[in-house]
Formats: sequence, structure tokens, C-alpha cells
Amino acid sequence: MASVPLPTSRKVQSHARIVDVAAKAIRRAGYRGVGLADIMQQAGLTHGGFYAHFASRDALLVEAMARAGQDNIDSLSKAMERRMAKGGTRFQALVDTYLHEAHLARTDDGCVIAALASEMHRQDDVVREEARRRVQAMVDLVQAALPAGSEASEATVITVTMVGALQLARTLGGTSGRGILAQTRQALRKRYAPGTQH
Amino acid sequence: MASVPLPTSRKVQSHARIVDVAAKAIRRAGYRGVGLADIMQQAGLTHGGFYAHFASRDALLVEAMARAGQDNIDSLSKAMERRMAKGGTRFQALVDTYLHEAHLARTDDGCVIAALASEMHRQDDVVREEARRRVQAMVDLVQAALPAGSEASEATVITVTMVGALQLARTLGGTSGRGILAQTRQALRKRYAPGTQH
DNA sequence: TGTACATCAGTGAACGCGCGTTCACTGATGTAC
DNA sequence: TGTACATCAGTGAACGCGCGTTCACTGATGTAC
Repeated sequence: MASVPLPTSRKVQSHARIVDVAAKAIRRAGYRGVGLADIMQQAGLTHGGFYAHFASRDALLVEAMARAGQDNIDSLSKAMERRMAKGGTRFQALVDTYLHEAHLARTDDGCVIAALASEMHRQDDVVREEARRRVQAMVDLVQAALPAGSEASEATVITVTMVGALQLARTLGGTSGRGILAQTRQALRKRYAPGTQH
Repeated sequence: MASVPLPTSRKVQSHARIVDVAAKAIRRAGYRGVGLADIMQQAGLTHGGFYAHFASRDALLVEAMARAGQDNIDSLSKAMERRMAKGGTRFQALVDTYLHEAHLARTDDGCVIAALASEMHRQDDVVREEARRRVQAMVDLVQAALPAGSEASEATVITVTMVGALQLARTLGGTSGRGILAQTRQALRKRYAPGTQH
């Protein structure tokens, strides 16, 4: 009989710490912005041990993106619930949360797609495949926030709009950046105001 | 009296070749995707001569972005003129040109903003400042394609939508990628159809 | 027109550095009997 | 319970490689007289 491993053995804990650190690092600095030595150090380990946990750097990137994406979905969902408790539609809560000014500076726990979008199509296969799953997951999340019966294409267009807005707002920064977020929020709210046909 | 230099001296020609190569390289591979040695080699030079032309790698990036952006504006404008000659509004021509399927694969002479958007805010000051100018130039180009009297915020929202759509379409690739472009084209066309009030 | 010299544009080797990856080893933990 | 051994998780040094940057040098072009 195989012994049942403890739910969080030492190695599993280390592995999770490395993935957590990498999930923040790639969102802060891009796919190539942080080296393995730095990541391992931030996880409280030395870099030599890396290959006991991952087959390659790309394998870490895949897990880090998956982790970052799931974190995004969880925290977005929670923030939306809080907003909806104060009134407003699910869609308004999504737009106001995603395009909130706080999302500008908080890159390392912000949207993984906005953090990496223009680099995604250049990655090797396994990484790019995980990137595709992340995009699909966000479109699904947007779709679920739209009124019942909305067309799938609407979720796609809203997703690309929000991701593009956050990226360019970060590029401009300051008042201009906040302006992009505000203008995009307003445009999306107006377009999907309750009672408006579309 | 200072002698009038020939309009295209040998050095000026070399300089332009380096910038041309770099303008394609950064769009194909990202800010850090191609080394100076490769760029110089593609320009028909050896890498040692680089610092006779530029103070630093960042200085080249600035010139390369400016060049790429101007190329984008020129070729977009020309393609739009060709489309408008066949009928349709200026705005339709912009959307159909920018979100054309041919833009998916042609990264190295495609939109410099879509190529680099998620990396822009991480660059050092001079590079980031040129990135801001590129974003502003594109918003201006979109604004100029909108019906007279359109609000500035409309140009902003359309810009972020088109840039986001191209990036995510490239990430997904294949049928899904072409679907993103088609859905975004349709949504933008519908929103600004002639005779529609907005 | 011819000679001597200065400047220019580019060459090619070298620098220090950080990267991803490998590997022999160590100390702690778990297992067998 | 105690001893001997195997396995596990991590250490730290080393590897080859490519990077941005520097620099002494070269050959071609331009200028002075």
C-alpha cells in the first residue's frame, strides 16, 4: 500500500513558494525579466535546487501563469461580489474592478494577460498554450458577467478593450493613464447600461 | 563656412540601416529579443561600430520606435486611402486596415504599440517617453478618422480596443485569432455606422 | 596635379557580467529489521 | 528501542554562452598647400 503523503510535504511547500514568487515576477518584469537565481532566492532557496522542481524555465513559466491567472480570477470574483453588495450589475462590478486605478500600480498581482500580452505569441509552445488558456479563461469570466443571452462576441470585444486599456494606461501613467481607465469605464458602462438594447 | 554635407553621407546611410533593422527587430522579438551584434550584422556592419552611432542600446530603441511608428502611420494612411477609394468611411477604412488578418503574421512591420504594449511601462525613462509619444500619435490618428465633432474619449477607447484585439488575436492564433479580429471589426463598424448617433 | 596630413567610418578582439543548466556532494528525514 | 541504510531536498561551485560596452587599430576619404 502506498503511503499517503502529507498534504503539504516540505517539497510541495517549496514548489508552491517558487511558483508564487515566479507568478509575481513575470507580471512585474515580463517573461524574461527575472532570473532563476533571483526567483529561488526570494523563495528562500538556492538556485541549484531548481531542477529538482521543474524540467526547465519554461515549465516554471507555465505553472506561474496558471497560478497568476487563477489568483486573478479569485480576487476579481471576490472584489466583484463586494461591489455588487453595494448595488449595480455584475458587469458594472467587473468593469469598475478591472479598470480601477489601483490596478495600474499593482502589476505583480494584477492581470497576467495585461502584464504579458504583447510577449505571449513569441513564447515557445508550452508557454504559449498556457497563455491561450489564460485568455480563454478571461473571456469566459467576462461572458459570465454579461446579461444572459449576450453573444459570445461581446465578451471577446470587452476583454480586448479592458486589456488594451490597462496596458496603455500603464504606459502613459499619471493623469493620462487614469484618463484612459476612466474613459474606458464610462464607454463600457454606457454601452451595457441596464435597459439598453444591444 | 561649414561645408554642406551630402544629404546622405556614408555614415547617415549606415545609421538609417541600423535603425531600420532595429525597428523590425523590436517588433518581431520585443525590446530585448535581439542583440546588438545581430542588428549590426543585419545592417551589414560589425558590432564594434555601434557606439559611433548611438550612445547606448536605449538610444537605438528610441530611434527604432520613432521610425517604426512613423512607418506605421505612413503605411496605414496609404492603405486607408486605397480602401476609401473603393467606398466607405475613413473610420471603416482604419478599422478594416488595422484589424486585417494580414496584420496578424506581419509583426515586424506591423503596429509598434501592439508589438510592445505590455513591455512599455517597464522601460527606462527615454524609451518609455518615446512609447508615450507613439501611443499619443496613434490616438491622434484614430481621432482624425472619426466623424468631425467626435469626443476625444472615443478615439482613446477605439485605440485600446484595436491594440488589445491585435495582441490577443496573435496570442490565440489560427481560427480563434481571426475570430477576434472579425468580432472586433464588426463591433466597431456597428458602433460607428454612418447615421448612427453616439 | 601631386604630396602630406587629418579626419572619418568601421573592424575585431577583449572586458565583465548574468544567464540557464548540470552535477557531485551534504545533511536531514524516513524505513527495515 | 536501537542501529544501519536508503531516500529525499537542497547546497554551492562550475559549465558554456551571449550580452552590452570599450578600445586600439586600420583603411578609405577629404583637405591644405
